[in-house]
Amino acid sequence: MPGNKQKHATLVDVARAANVSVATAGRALGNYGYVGAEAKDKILKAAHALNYRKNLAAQSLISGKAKTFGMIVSDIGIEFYSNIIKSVVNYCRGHGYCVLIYDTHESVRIEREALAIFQQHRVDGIIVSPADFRNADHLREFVSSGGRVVQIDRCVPDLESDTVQLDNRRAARECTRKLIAAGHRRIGYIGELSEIRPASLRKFMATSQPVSDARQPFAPSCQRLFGYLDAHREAGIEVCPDLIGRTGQYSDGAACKETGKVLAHAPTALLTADGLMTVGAFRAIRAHGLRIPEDLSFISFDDLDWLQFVDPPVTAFAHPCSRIGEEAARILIKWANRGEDASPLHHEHVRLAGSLIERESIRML
Amino acid sequence: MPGNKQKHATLVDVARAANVSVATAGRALGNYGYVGAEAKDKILKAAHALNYRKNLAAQSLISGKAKTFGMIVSDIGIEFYSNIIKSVVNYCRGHGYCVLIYDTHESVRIEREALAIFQQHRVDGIIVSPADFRNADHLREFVSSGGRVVQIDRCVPDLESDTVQLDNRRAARECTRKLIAAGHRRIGYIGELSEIRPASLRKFMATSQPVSDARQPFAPSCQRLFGYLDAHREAGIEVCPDLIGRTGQYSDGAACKETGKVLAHAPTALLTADGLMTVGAFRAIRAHGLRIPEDLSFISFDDLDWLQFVDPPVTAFAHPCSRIGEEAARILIKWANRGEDASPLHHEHVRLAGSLIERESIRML
DNA sequence: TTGTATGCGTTATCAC
DNA sequence: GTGATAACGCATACAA
Repeated sequence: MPGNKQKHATLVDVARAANVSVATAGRALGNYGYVGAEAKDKILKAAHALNYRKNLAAQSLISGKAKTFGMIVSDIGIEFYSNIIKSVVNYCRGHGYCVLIYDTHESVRIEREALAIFQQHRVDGIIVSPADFRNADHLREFVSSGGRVVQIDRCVPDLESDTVQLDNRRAARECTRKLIAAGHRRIGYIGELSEIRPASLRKFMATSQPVSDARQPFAPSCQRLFGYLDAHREAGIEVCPDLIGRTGQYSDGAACKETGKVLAHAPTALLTADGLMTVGAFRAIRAHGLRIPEDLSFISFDDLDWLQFVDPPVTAFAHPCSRIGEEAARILIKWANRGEDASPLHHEHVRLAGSLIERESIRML
Repeated sequence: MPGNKQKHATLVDVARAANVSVATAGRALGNYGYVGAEAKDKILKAAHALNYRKNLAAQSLISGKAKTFGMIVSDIGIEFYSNIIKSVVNYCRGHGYCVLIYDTHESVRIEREALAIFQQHRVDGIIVSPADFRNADHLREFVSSGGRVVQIDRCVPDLESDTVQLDNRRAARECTRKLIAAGHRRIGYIGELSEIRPASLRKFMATSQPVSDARQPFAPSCQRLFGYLDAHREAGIEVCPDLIGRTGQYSDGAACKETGKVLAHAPTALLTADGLMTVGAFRAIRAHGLRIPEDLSFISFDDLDWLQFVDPPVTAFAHPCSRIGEEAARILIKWANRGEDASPLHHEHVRLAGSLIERESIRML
């Protein structure tokens, strides 16, 4: 009778079968230390016959390395994140690493729990797109206890971590320029912008400086608003505050409602801050019976799959999702494989360029 | 100087700080055995102060349980899979389990590698959508070494595992009935169908029995073809073999090409076998300048996000993605938490119903 | 109720 | 080159 729990051959079993000591078997199978040729051969054969698999838990206990990274995003089902996850997973696989994944639905509580689990697993680093900028003590604690964090897309500004993200300001500027070049002067913008209180929006617009290469201490939707403002400023166009839609929360429903308000102020073009905003805005445009591009030109910030299928296909700014994932994974792997030479722990801040995919949703005025 | 590697407090540290033995500290923090109230209090305080996190590797070494499942899909970026992953991850989190994820891009070699890694991690079970029906010895080996496998969507028929999938035959029958009820007699079908050699398609069509509740030993695209044939048979309509498009490989490019061929035989309606086929078919329809539903009615098997955004919105059959993920996770967790009473290892075969989302892509003839 | 001792499967440190 | 043996951090049987 085979017993209830799985049996796995151990080094001891292999060593016995090959007539050597555990130490020798370990050296042969772990590729360290000296092993004689014929001994190694015997051991490999025995291991294969017994279907031996090294127990990573035991290895982790000794080495302190789990050969595993943790990853936290707000919604695995969102195209943007699932694409990044895919590239992270594949890059890590190629380098012998696993990835544990959690989905927070924007809940800081769940993010905290996920982090605790990761610490129990002794992961070698984490990739995270934080749920809340103002509530990241758990991330700080993780860092201060020696963990390495790579933030993607969203970045808590005062966290000692690496960051990988699109150059949001430049990208939004490029989109806005495109619309301005087509003759548009009343360009709407729909974004979460929860950091900016509605009352201070005008002040905020005035505050935005033409150039700022410093690390941007803002959410992506705000950074992109900067780019939107930049393009207007350089073209000498004054921005009408009514055209800036602030949803306040990150949902397509809110985006739909806010877009409705903006449409009441007669924009000739619309730029969204990301894919979720695009979904909401699209619903509002439909509901208002507006045609693209005859009645309204449109650029989606985030190239959702379906934008190429609607009629006419919609111009969009494509995130470099694969690059984001690969860069994040690369940083962690480099760190995890560092030697004993204590290099001074330098954090990377990768800014990537995306690309504007021109389709047919912009009308020349 | 803080040293190069992360330091984590251990039970020994906590015990010392709380002035108790390791055993007592372990009992308090592991919630097992007897612990005095004030001792427990001291220990909890000390653990908190030291930011103690139990080392799951050590626990796994003893218990043989990793509190982790493995999951293998062919493409994380596909909406269908990312939705399932999301529900698996969330369900598992609620029950104290982690999920390791791999993406095979349909490569059996990678699937094999992933499985080996999972064995090294001593995962408590795996969820897999196999890359190849005819090449699953690695899965069999996993099972015979005591591992538990839940197959989703695609199922290797002779593998001792649980299965969770849509009732494909019934679902496709429902879609086809809908088209027939609308008056359509020439309904095209686009699927991978790689199991069926083109030469034997006619024979295959004749072979299909009206009723077969047995576990279907075929790929989803074939099972769905059965449903398509069922609906025709019960309506007394003869199927024209030219209307059945077999892509032979799983790619949207192949689907586009094959759809082109089918369109040449003047179907009035089209049913796809899944989301990837839908994408390819849609491109072909565009390329042929056909309008939906005026020139061609359309049902997508798989309710992709964008189908509600195109004009007109497309009728689609929605997979119960969340349910699939939850059922799969439920089965594994139930098994992982089983007691010592060796229940006789019964495999579940869950068949779920999806739902036809009616939109505006079907024209009444 | 608490403490002591032993083992899980590896790797590392020594002698041989 | 190879083989004992002691860790790693936790859980468990058993003694106190």
